[in-house]
Amino acid sequence: MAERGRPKGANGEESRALLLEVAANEFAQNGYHKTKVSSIVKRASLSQPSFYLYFKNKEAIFEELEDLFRLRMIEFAKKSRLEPDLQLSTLKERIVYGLQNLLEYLAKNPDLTQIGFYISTRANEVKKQLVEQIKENLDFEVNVGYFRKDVDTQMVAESLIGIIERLTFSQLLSQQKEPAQIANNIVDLLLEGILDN
Amino acid sequence: MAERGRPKGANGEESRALLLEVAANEFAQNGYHKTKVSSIVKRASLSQPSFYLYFKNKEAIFEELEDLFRLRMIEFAKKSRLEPDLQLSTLKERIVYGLQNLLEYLAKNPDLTQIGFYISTRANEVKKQLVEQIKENLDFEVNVGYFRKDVDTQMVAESLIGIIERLTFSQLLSQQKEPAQIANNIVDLLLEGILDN
Amino acid sequence: MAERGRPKGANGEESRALLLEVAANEFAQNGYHKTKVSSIVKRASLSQPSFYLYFKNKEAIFEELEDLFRLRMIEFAKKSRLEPDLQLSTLKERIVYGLQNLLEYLAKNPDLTQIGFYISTRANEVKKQLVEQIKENLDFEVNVGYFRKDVDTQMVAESLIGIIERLTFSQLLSQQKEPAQIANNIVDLLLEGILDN
Amino acid sequence: MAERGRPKGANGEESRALLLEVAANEFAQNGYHKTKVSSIVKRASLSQPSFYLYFKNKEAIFEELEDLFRLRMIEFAKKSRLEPDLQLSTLKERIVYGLQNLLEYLAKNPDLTQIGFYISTRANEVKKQLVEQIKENLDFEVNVGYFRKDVDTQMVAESLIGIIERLTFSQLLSQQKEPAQIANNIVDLLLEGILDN
DNA sequence: AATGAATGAGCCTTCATTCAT
DNA sequence: AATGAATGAAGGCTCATTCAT
Repeated sequence: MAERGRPKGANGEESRALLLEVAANEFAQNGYHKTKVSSIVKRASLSQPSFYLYFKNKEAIFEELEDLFRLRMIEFAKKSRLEPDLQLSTLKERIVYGLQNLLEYLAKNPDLTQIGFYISTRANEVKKQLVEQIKENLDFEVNVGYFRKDVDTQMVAESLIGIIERLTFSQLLSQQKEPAQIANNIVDLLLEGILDN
Repeated sequence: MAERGRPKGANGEESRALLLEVAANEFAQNGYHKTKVSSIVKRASLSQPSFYLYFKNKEAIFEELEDLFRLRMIEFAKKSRLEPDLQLSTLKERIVYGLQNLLEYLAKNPDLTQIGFYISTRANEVKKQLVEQIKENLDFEVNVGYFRKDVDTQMVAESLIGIIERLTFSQLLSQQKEPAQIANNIVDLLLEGILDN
Repeated sequence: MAERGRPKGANGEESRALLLEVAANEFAQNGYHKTKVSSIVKRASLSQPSFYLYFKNKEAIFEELEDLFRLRMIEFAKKSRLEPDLQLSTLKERIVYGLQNLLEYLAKNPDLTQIGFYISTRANEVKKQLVEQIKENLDFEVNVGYFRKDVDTQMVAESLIGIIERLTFSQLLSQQKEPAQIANNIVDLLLEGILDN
Repeated sequence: MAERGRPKGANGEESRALLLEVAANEFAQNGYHKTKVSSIVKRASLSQPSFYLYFKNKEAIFEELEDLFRLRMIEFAKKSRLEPDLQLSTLKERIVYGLQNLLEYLAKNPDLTQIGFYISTRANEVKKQLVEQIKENLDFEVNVGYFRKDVDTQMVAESLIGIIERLTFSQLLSQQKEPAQIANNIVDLLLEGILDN
């Protein structure tokens, strides 16, 4: 006998994954409080008790999504540190590359991004960790001589995160601009400023 | 935050103002959903029905706070447009001045700021309006010759708001830095960038 | 000094009468529970405490209206008893006359009628009293020889009240027919029936 | 009225039916506004949320009861139309039969009757629909020759409903008289009137 | 692996009524 | 005669979570 007739989702992992996916979308769209367990399971064609088979409670599934996002973000931040032996002529290009990668991930995972950046109460933890990592990178990079010695790397790191956060919302998730364009814009601005000289 | 022992039945306007003040603090601290009307009135030494004497419902008082903040922000943005006849040597100084004013308001009204920037579901409306106003300013200012002709004013405006939003949270409200310092940092960064040239 | 400048309603009786009138209309339109003291006083341009200057509570003003109506109804019922020395040829005319009078009162006092007939929980008391009075009348009239000896006067009285109640609502208050017509119709029906003989 | 010790979690349909039954009784006894959801569920040995498992809200369960009654009433009215080939000698008997059926239903369902006739704000809709149906019947029956050509069928229909409504309350539900007697009384009165001729 | 049925806990809101002036 | 301000009391409804199968 093959597996036909098996109730859909009889594979627990599938049900779990489905719940995660649906929940991410609901949280992203409606926020934590307005998202009801009952709506999640309805969209996943499951019953409410099933939800508790896979997650301890509503908070737990939300945290799982938060963590998923946070871990990825840290990875990206780490990978974006500039190698010490770059030719100055490719510096901008290299920075753009790292940033673009990040933005492409965000664009491909809009629900997770919404949650991790805007909805999670602990969104600030994520951002704080990102800032720290980027500050470390910058300290290193300043030392290597890529940037001015007198920049306040903490403030620059904070600013970069602020910019990413804002543009992700207004340009990326709303599909106004492509990751590449946005990355270029950001890098241009932060490298050169807007003064006419 | 300010529950003096007011005589009951004294003055409607005072009760209303008190509720607004307490509510702002509660919303800022706990968010919209976790804030209970019952806690607000308790802290204001009033009964629950009294709340509904002054506000249609929980949503209404929250919106009033949102609006208060939004209107102020727009004012600041409008006032920050640079006059066309500035001496270039005072340009930075003048920009810092406007920004510092705004930051000082935010620092003095932390609850409202939390609400308007981070808690309100319509925080993005505020930011969008701010961006629009600043973009207009920038377009004007570029035209006058203060900044490079090739800057994407929309992106710069968005970036500025992102930076303000981020630094307000991480430096200003947490009292790590003074408005003046933050304003200087931001302006330095955006005017000159971080490249060493 | 004449009375100009005196606050309107400074005459207590006027305020009281106004409240009664407005209340009657509100009760008639919305029923007892949906009628709020606050709406009554608002329409009377008075404050809520003023209401309690004139009436013990919401129930009391309602009962006053109920009583007003009930007393009038009983009067009409009493006056409708037929004199013992009528000429048979004027019998119908005389009955119509009494009924028409009653209906004219109802038509002129639609709010009170609504309350007393349909809204009051004690509407049945009124009807019961009316039935009793009419039964007495009928017993007397049967005895005098105006009607068949074998009629169940209780049932006829009940029926008459039922008919009046129904036609008052569907024909009289909705202004479909005049009191005179309705009275004639009722009397025709009850005197002769609908059989073709 | 029927709180057997049902096993919890047994059967949704039973719970629903029980709620409907209990609610009917509560509404009949105390009216719509004084009936509390909390009392209904208490009598049904259920919790308050369970109520909302089966009914959208308090209004919905009331409307369901109203509809139940209205539909039945219309059925009875339709079934009471007289066949066109009756022998005149059995006419009265046949009319009584239809009316008695209706009254028996009312007597067996006193709660529903209270609600549909006296408590529902839309009681008048029911009565209006009944009147319409009966008027249709009468028009047809007059045409067949059962009744006088000059009767105002609208008024007779209204009167009949008024009588039924009144006697249902004062004689039937209070168990003063049997359906059969009441039906006979009504028919006698409407067919022949009370004049002595 | 899954669910029909049920509930504990809690919050918002409304209204009649009163206090103090 | 009148009212601005305030409240006690109560009821409807929602939601996350669990029991029993």
